[in-house]
Amino acid sequence: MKSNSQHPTLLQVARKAGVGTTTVSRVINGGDRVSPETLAHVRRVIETLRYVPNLAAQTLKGHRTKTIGLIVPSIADPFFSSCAEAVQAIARANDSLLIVTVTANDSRTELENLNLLVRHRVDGLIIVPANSQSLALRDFVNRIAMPVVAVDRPVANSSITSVVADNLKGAQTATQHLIDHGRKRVVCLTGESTLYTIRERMSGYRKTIEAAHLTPIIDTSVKDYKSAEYAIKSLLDGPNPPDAIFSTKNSTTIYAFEVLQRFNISVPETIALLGFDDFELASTVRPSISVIQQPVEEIARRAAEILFEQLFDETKAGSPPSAKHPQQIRMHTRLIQRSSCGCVPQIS
Amino acid sequence: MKSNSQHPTLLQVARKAGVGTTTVSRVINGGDRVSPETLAHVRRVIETLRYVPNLAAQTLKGHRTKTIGLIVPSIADPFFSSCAEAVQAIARANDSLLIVTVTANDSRTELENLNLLVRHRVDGLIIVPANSQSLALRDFVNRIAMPVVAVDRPVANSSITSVVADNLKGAQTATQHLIDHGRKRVVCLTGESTLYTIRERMSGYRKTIEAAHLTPIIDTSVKDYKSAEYAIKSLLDGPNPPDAIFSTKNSTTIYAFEVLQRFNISVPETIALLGFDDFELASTVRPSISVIQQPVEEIARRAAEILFEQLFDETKAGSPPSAKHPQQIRMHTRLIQRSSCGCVPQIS
DNA sequence: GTGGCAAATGGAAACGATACCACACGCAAT
DNA sequence: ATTGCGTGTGGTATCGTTTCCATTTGCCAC
Repeated sequence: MKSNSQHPTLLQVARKAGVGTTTVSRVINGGDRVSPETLAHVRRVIETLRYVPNLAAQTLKGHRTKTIGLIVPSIADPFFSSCAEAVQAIARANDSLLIVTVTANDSRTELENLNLLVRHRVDGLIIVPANSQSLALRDFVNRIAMPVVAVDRPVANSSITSVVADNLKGAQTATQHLIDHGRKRVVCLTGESTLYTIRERMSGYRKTIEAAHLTPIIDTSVKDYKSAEYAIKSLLDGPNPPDAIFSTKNSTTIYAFEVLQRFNISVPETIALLGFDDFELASTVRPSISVIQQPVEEIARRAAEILFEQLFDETKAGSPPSAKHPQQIRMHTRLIQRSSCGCVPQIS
Repeated sequence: MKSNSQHPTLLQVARKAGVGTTTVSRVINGGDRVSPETLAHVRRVIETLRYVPNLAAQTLKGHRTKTIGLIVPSIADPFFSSCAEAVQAIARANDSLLIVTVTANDSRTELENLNLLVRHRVDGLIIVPANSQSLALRDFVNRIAMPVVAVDRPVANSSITSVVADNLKGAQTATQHLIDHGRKRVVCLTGESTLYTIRERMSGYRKTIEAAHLTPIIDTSVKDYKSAEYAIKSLLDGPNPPDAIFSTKNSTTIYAFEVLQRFNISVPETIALLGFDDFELASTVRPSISVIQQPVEEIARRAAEILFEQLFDETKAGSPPSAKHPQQIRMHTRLIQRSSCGCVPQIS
């Protein structure tokens, strides 16, 4: 009638085994400094009682929670779910569990999540900032007493390490590729203009276009199929219809693709299409869609590894706590040539 | 030099505020039985010190961890990432965080995860069993002292609630639909035959085919593009080439689609294609692919809701602990008619 | 004026683990 | 024989909260 938590405690194990609590503690922590017989015996009792150490109690004695937090805009988004999977793997390899929270790119929700995770005393944090420029976020991560690594987007004016794709160079490669294959009127389609990644990509596009002495044409209104239809129609009906589309993100690429298909515009003959960020069926649709691919798993894995390194040399203090890693790590993107960009595909 | 954890403690707050620890505790727990002035004052001190209660200590005093666990085969898989997103939302609505672990459908890994989560004393557990028949899993969940709900696949011979799609009926609907539209040689393609969901779908197919006095043709060898090519080639070269394909899962559907496309077989005229489980670009490819759609989010949401209900009336014990929910909840699937199954599509 | 009650508050014992310290051996070196 | 050390062991304070139980106060009714 007094079994409070269903779980036996270390003390109960000690009593049943006829040893002290210290000994049991030693056994569950590897069994150093315990005689082989005692070790075996205690282990048997633990087995019998189905004793499972209480992490809360261990944590309270000044140890890690063996938990890291991941804050993403969405889990359902393939990009972030791939991130989550990679981070989870690294966490597990470091004997930690992963708590995932989602922000929907909302700064308020983000702050809430941050607070919750601090309350849970996660050992470290990986975050995809809802807004790279947020002052509240910057302040929070600057004063927070745990390692934080940003992914996909940096946190402006903070000292935290970030791991991102080289969006600028990726967009430059994409745009240059289109130009090199004879396109003169390359338009940049997007549905966003506030997100860090998108801005970088737009900036890369613009730089390349201008370096080639062409005119940048940017349409930021493509948010769904309808708006894509309208945007492309307007462009086609204009004085100088485009001969290539550079799309800054996945969903935009797909909308553009659908519209071109619906309008019976031959791709890549009349209009070439090149998107940023790969997706599962890009190679299956006809024509297959060329894209700039980001090394998603690698980005996430790298971020997680850095986090655990920081965690590790925080433990054995003394060493310089930071300045070990560069502040921003840019990972190379890759141009995947398929049919839609107007050159012989290398791989199907 | 003695700041151990960077975080101020409740005691420090109490001292600074000139009150007892009890009062501070009351304040952070809602502020009942505290005078308005004291309340305001303590709150101010908490703010100043940036005090954040230590969940480990709270947990130790017999409270919930405010954490639930989710065990899935993979996070990157769209089906499970949608589940995760839905579960996360419900968890958050119940003031809890979500710990996600992945099994890769491996029973050993699953057991490990289970143990880890128990160690962390999660309040409850949602699991997509790697193997519905696993005895180790059944034993574990039967003796475990926390609410567990299974998703997508049940745990055989256990008393735990499960929420799954009605795979049997879904497959029957699909098969019947093909038959109703004049198909005589419907083949069932799959790359699995051990998974609960797949077996149910195969079983639904078989039942319907037999009820129509046709011959079931099942090929379980479709694991990638190559094997799909081989399987379909064999079928086409056989004595009675099929006029319809029912595919039991996403990836199989896509492989089959690619092969048919490569072979220049007209879909749905020559061969109709109907898959189980919807995917993002199913409506974008040409021809668009008809599928049986499962209410993913709803399944996950329902499971999470049930979990929290169990958690709730576990708190206010006394009431019958179980038998409140049926053991297995089957959610309706829906046939999404697009072009590939040979009838007028209802929605694009 | 005094007993009684409610509201506001604080002291201190838990919760379950860890780790500092102490202690009891057995054995080699002095 | 005494010292010294290493090994195996246990007692107990401690981590940061909550909560049981006191205690203090003001106020009303008798």
